[in-house]
Formats: sequence, C-alpha cells, structure tokens
Amino acid sequence: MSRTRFRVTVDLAAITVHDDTLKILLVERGEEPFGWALPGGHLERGEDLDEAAARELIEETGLDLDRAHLEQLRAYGHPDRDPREHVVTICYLAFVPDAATPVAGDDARAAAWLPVAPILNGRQELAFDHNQIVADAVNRARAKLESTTLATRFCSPEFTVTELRQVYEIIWGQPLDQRNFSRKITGTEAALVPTGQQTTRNGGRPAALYRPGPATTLHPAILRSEATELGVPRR
Amino acid sequence: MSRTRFRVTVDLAAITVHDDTLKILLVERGEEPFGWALPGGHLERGEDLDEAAARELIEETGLDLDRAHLEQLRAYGHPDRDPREHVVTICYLAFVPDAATPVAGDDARAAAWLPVAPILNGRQELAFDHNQIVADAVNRARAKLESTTLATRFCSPEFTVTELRQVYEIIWGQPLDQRNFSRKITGTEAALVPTGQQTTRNGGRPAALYRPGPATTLHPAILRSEATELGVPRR
DNA sequence: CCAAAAGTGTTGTCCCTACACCCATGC
DNA sequence: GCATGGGTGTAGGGACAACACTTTTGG
Repeated sequence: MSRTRFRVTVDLAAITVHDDTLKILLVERGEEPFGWALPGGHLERGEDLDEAAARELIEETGLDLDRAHLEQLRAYGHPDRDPREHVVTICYLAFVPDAATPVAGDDARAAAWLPVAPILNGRQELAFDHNQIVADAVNRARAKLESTTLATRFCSPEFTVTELRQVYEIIWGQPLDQRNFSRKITGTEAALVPTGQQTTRNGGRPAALYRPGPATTLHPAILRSEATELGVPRR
Repeated sequence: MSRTRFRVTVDLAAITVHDDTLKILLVERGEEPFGWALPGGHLERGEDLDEAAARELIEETGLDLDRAHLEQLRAYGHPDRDPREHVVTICYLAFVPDAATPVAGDDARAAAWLPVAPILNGRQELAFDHNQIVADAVNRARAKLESTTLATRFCSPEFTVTELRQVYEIIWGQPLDQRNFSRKITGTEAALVPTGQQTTRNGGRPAALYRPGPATTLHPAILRSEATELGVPRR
C-alpha cells in the first residue's frame, strides 16, 4: 500500500471589518513564491482539519473560538497551484471581531489586515491561487449573512443595531434601511439579547446594546438585492 | 522540506432518484474495513480534485458531465476516520439521472444504488465516517434544490413538470402543491425550455415536455417548510 | 361517462419596501 | 435650539399557500 502522498496544508481566510472596510488577514512570505498570501500551515499527523484551522487562527490572531466563527470553506488541489509541488489545501473561513485584531507575528513573517477590494478586482495579486480563494471566501461570507446571525462575530461583545447593520452594509457593499433592518433583527426570536444598557458612542439618541443571542439561523433570511462592489455607497 | 505527507482520496456521494426513492451509489469493500462505502480513489499526482472526482464518476456510472452535476461537498480529515492510517478525503456530491444508472462494476467490487433513508436514521452502518458524509451530502442536496435548477439533473432529458416535482418531493420528503409548483417553475425565466411535445406516460391529460433551460439559479428560491424524513408522505 | 392527471383563476395572508414621523441625546 | 442618530407606524405591493375549477386524455 505504498501510495502517492501529498503535502496537505490548512489555510485560513480570516476576515474582519475595520475602518468601514472588509479586510483579510495576510502574511508576507519569506520564500518562493514571494508576496502576500493567506496564513496557513501543514496538517499534522493525528490532527483533525478543524483542529488545525483553530490552531492556525489562534497562532495568527490570538483569538479563541468563542469570539470568532470558523468553518471549512473548501479544498483546493490544482496540481500547479503551488509551483514547487502538488499541494492540497483545505481552506477555512473565519469571522473575526474588529476589536480583537492583534496580529501576532508569531513566526518571522509580517502579517497584516489588508482590504479585500483590491484583491477581488485584481489590483492586488496574491501568491498561489489565493486570489480565487479570497473571492470564494467573500462570496461565502456574503451568503452566510443572509441566513445566519454570524455577522455578530464581527462586532464587539456588546453592540448596537446600527453597528451590526454597518457590518452588513460593508460586506454586502450596499446600504440597508436602518428602520427595516432594526425591526427585522430585533424581531427575530433569540437573535439578539438586549443587555438593558444603552450607549451614545455613535452620537444622537442613545441606542440599546445587545449581545448575540442563542439563535444562529435567521428565518426568514435577510435578502440582499444583488451582488455589488465592496464598500458602502455612502448616503 | 521533508514534511509529513498524507494519503489523499477523492470520494463520491452520487445520488439519484429511482423508484420514488432517494438512493446513493455504494460499493462493497473487499478489504478492511469491510462493509458498504462511498466509491472513491486516490488522488493522482498532477491531477486536480475536480478531475479526480469526474474520473471517479465516469468509472462508476459511465456518465459524462453533461447529464450529471458534480460539485465539491467538503473535506474530511479526522485522524481516526480510517483505522489504518490518517487519510484526508475530499468528497464530491453528484446528481445523477435515473435513466442512466448502469452500475459499472469496473473493478471487482460490487456496486449498488441503495436507499439513503436507512443510512440517515442509523439503521445501516457504512464504513469509515461515511454515514456522516451521506448526511452532509443529503443536506447539501436539499439546500441546492431550493435555489438552483439542478433537480433537472435527476430527470430524463425530456421531462414533465410533475416528474420534476416528484424529485423535489422525494428529496425533501414533503408533498408540494402541484399547481403552485407548476406556476413557479414554468414562470421562472429560462429555467425550463418547452420542447413543444407532450406525453401521456403519467396518465391523464397530456403534459408538456421540457428540457433544462439555461438558467441555473432560481429567483426567488423555492422554499421548503422544514426538514422532514425522506420519502413522500403519499396523499 | 368516469377516473386521473394537467393546468388556470382567485383570494387571503404574510412579509417586505418605502417612507413619514416622533424620540432622546450632545452641544 | 438644532443636529444627529434611534426607533415606531403605516400604506402599497409582490409572492406565496390554499383551494375551486376547467381541460384533456385513457378506458
């Protein structure tokens, strides 16, 4: 049973919303192929894929899984995707809050949160097939916001409805009606739990603060009109 | 750069609708671990994952990709999923028409289309983690029917609206109103192309025959009420 | 004629969109 | 006061569920 064996890596497409911009965690490679790439590492023998992804997330962001969301995106295995050798990568998608974004350059590599827009429209070239992976990751993220409450993972532990809505607007690249959005999200059973506190940190009338609720799915879903460019067309 | 390497296999969850039942293609293993399992094979060096899955589909069903639908389901890599060794599997989901179901036992293995219901409710145990994979595959298939026209891939080249509806009913395990379904699917632009022919093969008034249209997505989606058991609660 | 299946019409309901409008703070 | 953002009320419309009803075949 001596069979062809492959290098198997687990890559991480960790996205966050920072400065009204959708950003993704990238590392600068110190070896061929040079350039920016998604963080990732080799799968270790005896380790599950989910474990490897969680390990990678902690190494790169110092974040525990309670605050973030981690799910498998898909596997990539084109023979030419790595110029050195045929490598199979299982890529994971992570939703990471804005607050906890200390980029821990654990190893020698430089790491940074960079905007995804230039990557999607081809103005920034990543190593390997990572442009494609980022596109897949953003599409998956956009779809996830429609049917789940995972947008809360981009927010601080306590957040206002407006802050949550801005996450949607930035990731979908389209403005949403604040009044309808508020009704929708607060009307969904167990989606948000009011803390009883208020804040005026966004100015104007005090807004109620919420924590993520036990519900993870949205019924009915919040539908976006159609795919648009990133960033919010500011009113 | 001598690294841990893994056996990488590509498995196939090929489903079809036959005899008013959702079935999946399984092979009987001639070696440990014995029992029924999803068909699959090793990824070959220089081969893309999609290629390997397509090769597997042709080997097992003799079907070209025009008639079937093939998409990546997800990767599985738990260290104990194969008792012999830590193996990473990329699993693909295939929608296969009822007509073209000649199980080509290419190698010595016995192959068969078996109902998925006993697998889902635990009355039939498959080798490896394939019970879990089948469950994931069925869930993905159910979701796909909501937003795409891929249910046509289970039908013969020319089919009636009722035949298409029965695919939905069997996979979703719930009856659908024929009249509303008909309006919905024929009203969706470019979903179905009428052939101009009619048939009375289902008895009663002649029904129009359709071919799959160029549209692949359904807007708005056909929503199912909730997850149910397999099989149609017959009226 | 009758059973069976295909297809159209219709009605009420739900949910969403689009606004008008009021509320509560900081300055 | 006034600007700014938070939140409720409400009218119109689109889509869908439910069902009555007509159409067209085979026997």
